[in-house]
Amino acid sequence: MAIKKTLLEDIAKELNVSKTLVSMVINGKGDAYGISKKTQEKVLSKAGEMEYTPNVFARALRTGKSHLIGLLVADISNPFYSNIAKHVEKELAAKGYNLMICSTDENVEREEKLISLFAEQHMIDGLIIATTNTSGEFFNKERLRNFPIVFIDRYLPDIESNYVVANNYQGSYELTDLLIHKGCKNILALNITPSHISSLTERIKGYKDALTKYDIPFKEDNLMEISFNNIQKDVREKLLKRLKQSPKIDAIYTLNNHLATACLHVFNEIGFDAKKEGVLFASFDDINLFDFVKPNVISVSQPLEQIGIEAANLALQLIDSKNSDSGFKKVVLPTSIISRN
Amino acid sequence: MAIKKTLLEDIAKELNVSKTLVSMVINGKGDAYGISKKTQEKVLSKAGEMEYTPNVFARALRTGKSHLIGLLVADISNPFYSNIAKHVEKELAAKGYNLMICSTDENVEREEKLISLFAEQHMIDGLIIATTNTSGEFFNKERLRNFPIVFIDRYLPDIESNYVVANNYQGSYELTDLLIHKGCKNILALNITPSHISSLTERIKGYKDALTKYDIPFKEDNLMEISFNNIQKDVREKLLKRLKQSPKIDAIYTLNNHLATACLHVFNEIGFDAKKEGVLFASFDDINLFDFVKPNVISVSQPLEQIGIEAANLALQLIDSKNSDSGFKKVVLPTSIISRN
DNA sequence: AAAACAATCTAAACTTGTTTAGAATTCGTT
DNA sequence: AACGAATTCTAAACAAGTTTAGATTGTTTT
Repeated sequence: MAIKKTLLEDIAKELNVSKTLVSMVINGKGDAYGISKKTQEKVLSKAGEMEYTPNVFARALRTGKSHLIGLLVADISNPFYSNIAKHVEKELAAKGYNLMICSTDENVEREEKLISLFAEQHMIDGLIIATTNTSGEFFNKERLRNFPIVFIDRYLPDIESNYVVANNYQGSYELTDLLIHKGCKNILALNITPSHISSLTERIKGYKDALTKYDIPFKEDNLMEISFNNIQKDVREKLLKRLKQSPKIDAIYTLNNHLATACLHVFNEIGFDAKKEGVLFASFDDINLFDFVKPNVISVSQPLEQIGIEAANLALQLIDSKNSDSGFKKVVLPTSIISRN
Repeated sequence: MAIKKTLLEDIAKELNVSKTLVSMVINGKGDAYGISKKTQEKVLSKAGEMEYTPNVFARALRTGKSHLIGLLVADISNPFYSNIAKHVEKELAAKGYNLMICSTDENVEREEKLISLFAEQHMIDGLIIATTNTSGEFFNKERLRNFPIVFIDRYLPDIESNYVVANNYQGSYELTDLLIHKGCKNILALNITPSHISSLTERIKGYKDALTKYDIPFKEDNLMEISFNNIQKDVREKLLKRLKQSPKIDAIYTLNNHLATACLHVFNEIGFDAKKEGVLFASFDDINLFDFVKPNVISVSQPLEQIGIEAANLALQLIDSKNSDSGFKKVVLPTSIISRN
């Protein structure tokens, strides 16, 4: 049988004081409530001796604060998210908060269910989320309006919100610009469809604007829409077909890391040697192993650590300032190009 | 101001019944407690109408169950762990449990602190952990003895425990065997130090035993210990030196994926072309991008999905069987060799 | 010596749900 | 009509903390 946990009352009885007093001292409010130094010491030492640790549920029930922050991402196994998660957690730990990470599996229903559980129940004090949702409708619900939410990676254009994102437009613009400078005139961009996600639409905009800058007309043919549910197969089919068509493409630019790995698989499978064919390969999102993969990858690297840190702090800030509603905070961080050659 | 949450009492008042009744119905115990069908319907429809969702803390406080499982790993950004995490979560979600993922940053103190918070406080109902600890002492504490804990990836040899791990010995043995079959006689193994971790010691054992099988004497020189705190730099220094020494090595075998990427970096940096030099490159742990990296990687792939699923179910099983202590469950899963060529 | 005041502490209320023990009502049976 | 049994429901206790309002005790002031 498990040993009985030490309770506030147990300490109180041992010392012949009230549990009120013990609670106050343990929460560091001894001075504020005028508990004598001597008593405070007694309580603290006895608490240590008895290995007291407060019941988080009782505390959360009474105070309405759990000191838990939720992080909701589409897929925790995606290194983009898992790296952000790591840094969010580190930052929060330093501030006495714990992180609860959940994957939604790109499933809107599951996302909404988790938000209901976490946020509406106040299981967490704040939420950091890379949403899979198409619209802000769900987040506009009465119950969520005043809940501290920080969007990362993607935001919903139809609602006002706090967010921390990379400058997707700028990154994509610069990458396209670089490709053009390297002589590319026929850059095939691969996008996910449906692509209502802000980060992707902005990357496309950056791509198009860079083309325009150099008077290169945008061709519908050069924006390949890949079905989200079937990335691997769809890339394989469409890319194979496109590679045979003329005019020949001189660069392939995938709009996220999933598409990049899917392309690499296809290259591998059909023995496509990008270098020999004179095709540059580029991708938004960097993965450290890109350093060693066979076709050189020119990539846009997002500041994962900074995104994590900023998101964590913004969430804490929102929690603290609950009432003093001083408008929405929008953080847009610069990306950097990694041009391997 | 946030809208007031609907409470059990609110529903009870609306319907002129007791909150006891409402609670019973909402928990699906209406029949068991003999609440009439008609009343049950009324309650459920009113609860839906008022968007009632129970307060998780009040419930957990009373019942002692949080329906939360904790997952503690050294580094969530390591694809090995993040992939397991994904599958654990998926499996648990199907059973009505939520997962709380935390990284310990390979820090024993932080690990112990988190376990205290999560397990001793009963913040979670069960724990799945890839421990960083060196000994089982901490887990032998009175308070933890009866807590449902499932070790993954690594277990502590000095205590009895439930665990789900890959067959590290077998995987390493087979990989070494394969290298020998491919003609290697001088296989340099790179290990992490300090390496008290069960998975690593077993991999070394597999490596040595395979050598023995073919009467290849094990040379201390061929087991390179890399400092955990400084992997990149240490690999660089030691590998550079070793590559110059004779007898020349004909294979490099890294004992985990961190070491593999560190080696790849060094190869890249110094322009070491493994193929040309006639050196095979192998690693325990597979990363999907290994398919495209320049020196072919022969790897041991662990069944991540299976580890996740088994660990989740074992944890749930332990929670359910609390008292019927039917000994410790040990699950060892087979690995597979991925021989790229 | 009584009143005023500060210093130190405590009883009880409160958070929201679950569970126990038992109440009220209806029903069937002799 | 009275009794026991079944059906349906409720009051109160309980989980373990935090917070409010107020009680003691001792000290200073007039």
